[in-house]
Amino acid sequence: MVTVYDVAQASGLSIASVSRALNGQSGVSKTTAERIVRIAAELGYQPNEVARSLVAKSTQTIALLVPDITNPFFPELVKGVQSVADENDLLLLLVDAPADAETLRPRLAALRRKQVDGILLVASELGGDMEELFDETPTVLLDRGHSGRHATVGIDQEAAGFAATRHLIQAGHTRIAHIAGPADLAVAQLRRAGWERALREAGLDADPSLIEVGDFEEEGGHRAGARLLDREPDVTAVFAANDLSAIGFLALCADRGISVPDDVSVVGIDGIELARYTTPALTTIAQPIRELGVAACRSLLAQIEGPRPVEDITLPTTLIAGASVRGRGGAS
Amino acid sequence: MVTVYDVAQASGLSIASVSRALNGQSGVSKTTAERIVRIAAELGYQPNEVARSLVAKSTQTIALLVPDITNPFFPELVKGVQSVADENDLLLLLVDAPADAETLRPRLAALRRKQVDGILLVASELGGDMEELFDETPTVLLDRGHSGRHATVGIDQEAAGFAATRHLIQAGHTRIAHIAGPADLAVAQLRRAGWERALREAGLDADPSLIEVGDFEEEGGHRAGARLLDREPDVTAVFAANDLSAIGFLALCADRGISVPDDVSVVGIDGIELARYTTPALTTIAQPIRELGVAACRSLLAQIEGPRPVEDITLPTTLIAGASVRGRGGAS
DNA sequence: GTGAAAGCGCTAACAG
DNA sequence: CTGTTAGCGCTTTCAC
Repeated sequence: MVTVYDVAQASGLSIASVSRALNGQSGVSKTTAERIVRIAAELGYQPNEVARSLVAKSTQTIALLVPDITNPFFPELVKGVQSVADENDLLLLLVDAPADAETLRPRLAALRRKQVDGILLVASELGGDMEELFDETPTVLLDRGHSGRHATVGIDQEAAGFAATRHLIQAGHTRIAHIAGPADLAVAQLRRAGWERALREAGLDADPSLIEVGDFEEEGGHRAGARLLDREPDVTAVFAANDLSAIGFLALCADRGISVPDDVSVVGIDGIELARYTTPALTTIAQPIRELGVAACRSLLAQIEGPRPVEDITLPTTLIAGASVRGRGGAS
Repeated sequence: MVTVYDVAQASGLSIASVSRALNGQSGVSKTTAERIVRIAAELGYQPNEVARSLVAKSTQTIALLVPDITNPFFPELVKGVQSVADENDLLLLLVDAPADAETLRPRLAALRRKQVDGILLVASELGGDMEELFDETPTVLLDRGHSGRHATVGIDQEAAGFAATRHLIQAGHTRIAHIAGPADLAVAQLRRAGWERALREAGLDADPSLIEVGDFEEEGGHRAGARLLDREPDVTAVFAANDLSAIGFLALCADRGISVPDDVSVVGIDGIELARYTTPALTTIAQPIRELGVAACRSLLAQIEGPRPVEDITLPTTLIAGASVRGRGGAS
């Protein structure tokens, strides 16, 4: 490995001058600086970032923890994060792991030891004692979670659930079922709460028997849908807690020869790219996914630069009208 | 930050003993070792991996470069890689960037400076001069690419294209179109070559006018499909270069009221999870995606441990019969 | 069994 | 403008 010493020797100068020249700092004559740079290039010198990090106390690396990179929502989020990481010459450490405390703890500890400059975390809960694990590291909670101690970026989950359900109500539906997300996830609870509120405000009954719990994935949506239709065959609309669940439900309908939207209308949440290519195209409450990633990364960078008051950023959602919702006599 | 010095001071021992005790090395009496460990825990000591890396000349970090994390194929691949990275306490640096030389060069240089222990690269071509950028770093080419100088993990792309087309032929189709991937990608060329060979061997004409070029994404599949059907309305089957393209094509068919598989049959390649939830479920030549990631990571680890002869691993594909192919009088 | 000291490759005072 | 010298936090000879 070529080091500053090699460059120094080859140029007959000291390592101090070499370092200065290579970092474009003042304190070297323009001519020698150029000579050093040239020689360094000839030697194929590449600075060792590890050594640099040790003295700079900054690794130019941030970490992103997601619960399931396989859910298309997260790759989009990654794109957003990457784009600003790239702009700032940061490298991105990706950790794909379930968001429970037991799994998270060792991962966060590893990142801390690794001296990452910041952490973007998609996780609902941080057991109290876990906070200390990355208390010294700037952190922003992305998409889920809330804590009061860390910055936060996301949408209003309850409002999203409300909007989805509201859309169905305005289309004239009155028996609106809900395929929920895992009961232990705050996001799932909030979206469900939005569903309940929308029904209540419309004077409809938020009958718990209209709920089946999925897993935020296709399979769960498919299964929950099956249980639901078996039990409540008269529902005319389904609000799925996320697009993947909705896609699973669409597949179920196709399996059973149930027409969407003629027999049953469907709305999801997320607005993943794929929702535009389902049959029929999925109507969904779209999150500004990349923007969330961008905002989160920017917020993190701000925190890294210097202490900032904890900020909570909430981005707006958009209703994307696909073809999975049909009016029933009523409005719309 | 708590360092070995703090622990040494608190325990009244030298940093050498502390280091030994903390790393479970011999050379410390069991009692003092235990005491040191206890004190370190009390102090909340966490070793600084950066410093450790500097002396160890190993960062316990590998990088994975993918061309588009948004293509569901890659998140699955990531899962595979992560699983073995996790087992070996390695951290994963994810770089999502187009695979062209200009974009890759600076990224590879950054990883080199960062002293990553190894690189998993999904990219077809490495301009000759680029090799040197990571010549010192163990590398395996994943999914695409071939080089002779680096280990390789993937499937037989040509055979996959052949198998997909063959399946259509055996179902009795004779006008089999192809929605190709970007012409500059080796994978795309190989899959297309497989299509040609299958047609030739069956005595059919591999008419170039049966080809439309997509982009390996839904949108490209949708558009290419539109151009194709406008020009060659009599095709009864389409082999899409990957599942995403196939999904785009399915959406197009739905748009135009063309029934799949009644009017046209469709086969893709990849076997992403989502292919099971399209309407109809997609018939596809499935890659063992996670296994590819696992194999690649293992191969990389072997290389990191010590120089290995360049190995090329080819994993088998499987035909997953969805409901997107229908026989036409002929066999099947 | 334990400690002193060197050094990983680099940056940053501090002197000339 | 240039060089010498300390470290950054850790591991690892080499003495004792």
